[in-house]
Amino acid sequence: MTNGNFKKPSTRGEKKKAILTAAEKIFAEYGFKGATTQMIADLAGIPKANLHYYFPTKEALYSQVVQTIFDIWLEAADSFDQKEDPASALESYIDKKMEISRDHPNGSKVWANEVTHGAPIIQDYLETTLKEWTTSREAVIQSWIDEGRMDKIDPKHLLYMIWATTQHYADFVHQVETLNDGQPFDDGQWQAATRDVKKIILTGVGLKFGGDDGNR
Amino acid sequence: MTNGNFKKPSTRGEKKKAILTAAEKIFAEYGFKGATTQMIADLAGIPKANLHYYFPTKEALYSQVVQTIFDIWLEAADSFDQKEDPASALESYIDKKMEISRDHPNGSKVWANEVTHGAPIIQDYLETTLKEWTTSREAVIQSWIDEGRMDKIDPKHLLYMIWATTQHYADFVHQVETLNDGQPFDDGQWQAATRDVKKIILTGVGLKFGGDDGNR
DNA sequence: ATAAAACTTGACCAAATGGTCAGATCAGTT
DNA sequence: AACTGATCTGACCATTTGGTCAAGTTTTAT
Repeated sequence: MTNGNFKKPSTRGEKKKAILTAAEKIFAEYGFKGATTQMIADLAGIPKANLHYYFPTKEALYSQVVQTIFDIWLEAADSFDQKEDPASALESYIDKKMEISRDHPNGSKVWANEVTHGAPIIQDYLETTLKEWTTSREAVIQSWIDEGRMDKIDPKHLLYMIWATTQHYADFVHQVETLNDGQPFDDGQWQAATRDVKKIILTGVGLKFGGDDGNR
Repeated sequence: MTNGNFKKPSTRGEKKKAILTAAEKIFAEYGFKGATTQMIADLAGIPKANLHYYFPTKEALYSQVVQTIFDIWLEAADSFDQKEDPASALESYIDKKMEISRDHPNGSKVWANEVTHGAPIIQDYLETTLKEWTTSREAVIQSWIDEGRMDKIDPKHLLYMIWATTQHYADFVHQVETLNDGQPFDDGQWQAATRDVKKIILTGVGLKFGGDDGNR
């Protein structure tokens, strides 16, 4: 069977994905410089030379990892737009971001690392995609404020607070777990965290907060 | 003049401090592995061999830097305790933490980096000093809640939100500046950020928020 | 079947980097 | 001036590491 023009999903594609997954974890744990291609190859279960067959340089691999994170981030951003009223929009955005912190902590860490080190790889994205998304969403929030639907604050600080707080549970998971007697959050604790974050932020900008979460 | 038993402040002490300042900046920008003792020495204006005369290993130097940050962090924690009522305590704590983000962004970044990489150096502090401080402050907040002085939330999530949000302005300064047309915050913007952060958090937990800031 | 293309890998290399060291220089003491 | 201990530094070394390469092996196309 020639498999026609289709890529055989079980070889090239899957192998690259396996390498990317390993890379995400190692980069998250050790940072760009701290990570070695040898560690990544070991975790992926292949020789280092083979890794370099698929990703010519460490930078190329890292770049791919960061790209993936950014896509997830943008996907979460969508959930902001699907609701009409301020409370629902913020709630579902926070829900989604907390979910990402739980399901993709490594990605979040890589992103944080990249940005704190001056975003050498993704500066373009910051200046274009991220900047545009942020500006337009600030406008939306501002219009809600102008319509008297929520309290007057600078929208950008609201967004930063949402980003910072939700990502804290991924980026600082080690600290959070240490303060939780070394245990990772269980379902109930994640639910409680999400609820409290939403409660404080929604109430904080003068929106009504229903109480329990509607997801999961 | 023999200078008696006093250390000559212009030599050893000051030199070490100069090295530490340089180290803080380099470690913040490049992470532990990414930083080289050569870079630090260059920034401090001394030969690498001289740096190793004062700090035998890179780890020892890094360890000192992290220690310094932690002291600053604890100092901020004090400002929480000097107020009686919830609103004042939280306000002055947030004020202080925003001040630190502005004045010691490098320190904050080093701390963030250390924690996201699993706190290999300061794990002890997390488990002892930080854990104790956090637990006791959670109790204080809980008592305020029990007395009906603020809304019912899990105190730990309030603390995490304060940490995450205030430190965001240091750790993610690059992103914040990029979204601010590449400009660093000016005095007014820092004031506005501080006000909005306090407004959202205080209001968010059911406390009264006066409005303008009382410091600076 | 056979040729071509894609993939795999052990061995290797050049550059970077943490740390050493012997000798030079400086400051304080007598 | 002579001595002593602290400080300074250029040259050097061992290790780590990103990346290469030639020699295979496997898969695909004809």
